[in-house]
Amino acid sequence: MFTVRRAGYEAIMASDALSTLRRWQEDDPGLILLDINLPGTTQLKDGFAICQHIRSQSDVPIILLTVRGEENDIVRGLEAGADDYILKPFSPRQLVARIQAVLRRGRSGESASLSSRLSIAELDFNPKLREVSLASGQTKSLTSLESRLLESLMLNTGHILTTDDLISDVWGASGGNSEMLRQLVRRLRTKIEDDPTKPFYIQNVPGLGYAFRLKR
Amino acid sequence: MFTVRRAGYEAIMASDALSTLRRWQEDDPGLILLDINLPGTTQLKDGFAICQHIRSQSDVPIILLTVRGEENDIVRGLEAGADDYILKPFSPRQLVARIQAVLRRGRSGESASLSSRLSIAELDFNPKLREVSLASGQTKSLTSLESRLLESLMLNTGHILTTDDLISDVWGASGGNSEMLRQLVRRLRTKIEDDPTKPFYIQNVPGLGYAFRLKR
DNA sequence: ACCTATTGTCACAGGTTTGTCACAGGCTTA
DNA sequence: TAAGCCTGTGACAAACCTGTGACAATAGGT
Repeated sequence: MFTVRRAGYEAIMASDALSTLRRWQEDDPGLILLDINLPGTTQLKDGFAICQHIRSQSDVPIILLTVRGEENDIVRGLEAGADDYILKPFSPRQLVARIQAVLRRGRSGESASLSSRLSIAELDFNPKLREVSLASGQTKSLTSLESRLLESLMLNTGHILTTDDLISDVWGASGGNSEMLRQLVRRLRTKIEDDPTKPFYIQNVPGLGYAFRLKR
Repeated sequence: MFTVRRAGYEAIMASDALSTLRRWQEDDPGLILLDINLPGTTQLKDGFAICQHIRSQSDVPIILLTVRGEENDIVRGLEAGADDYILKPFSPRQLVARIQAVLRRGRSGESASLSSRLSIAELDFNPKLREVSLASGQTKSLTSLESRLLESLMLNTGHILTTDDLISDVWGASGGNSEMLRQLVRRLRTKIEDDPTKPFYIQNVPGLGYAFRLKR
């Protein structure tokens, strides 16, 4: 709260589900920081439901706050229409940076549709520009296949995608085979992994496929 | 009750069968802790009947509380549609952990259908990830055949599966033989049994087959 | 047409998983 | 007691999966 104000933004705060919705309708904020674990919420009105509800009626940017390690939360949150999320605990600087990023993007007129940006842990991936920013700070540009693969994986962070799933995601129903996928994984790894020899993000699940993993 | 509240959940309580059903319909809770030995229940409305009734109308997660040693209860409970159960007496930490696990699973969007997760006593098996968490806390990953075997066994906890049943469950109609099954059982045991020399979970039934047993 | 980046294909190495064989001990039955 | 069956066990081989390097084919821009 202090952090946000200090960065020059106006901030209002709601502490439970109902008042969140009320203040949203009354004040029409330019951006919403939404804590998944809002107190006083029944199952019917948890953070995701609120997110979805707001999104169904407005394009206001939503940033989710979630506790570290709840990988499923993130996937659900993005599916529910959130624009970005931040893992708690977070540094004030990170929070402000994300807010600015989301606002900048919103202003630039890019549609806030799915896959406009995926920011998972240290990896910041922009499918549209086909660019990833790594933890180290450097930015790599991906080829279109690499980009599609990474998008598939990140959209399903923490879930296993079978080889066939990935093949049809990347190459479509007709083309592609497991050999090509292996090569593609390899090439993507050399770009985004710290040490491609010991891949972290793109994890192989023997006999099944691959999964995108979060840093913890 | 205190434990649950302390963990940050909202809790309501019902002390007999009828009020349980009433409160369930009125409050639509996100999770139900159901004591099998509910007082004031006639035979027609025992814990299982309640469980079954609720399950028939809702996907709300249900955790059963049962007194230690009543193995039949557990099997019946799982058959009646419960998601998990906890043996009394239980530690507060365990209770909270189970609640969170069940909620997390439910939230993750995986259909609560068959084989989404099997949590029997100390063994927590996720067929999708092919992972088991042991009592000791460590997690082992299974091969695909091991996983299929364990799934078959756990889905029929307390019941005997003949050798032929298991073979066709694991290898399908065509392939597989008893020799391969013995090897597979052996390999699975070394992974999940405390002391593979004296197997507990996977019990041999001479002349018939194998059965998955619960801890007492 | 030419150059470069991207994508597809091949062959191989290492590890893991699965199948097979041989043997030992226990239990039942004649 | 001996024979026969069933189960558990160890060792080994075959099959499979994954990662890797090199190279050919293709596409896209100039």
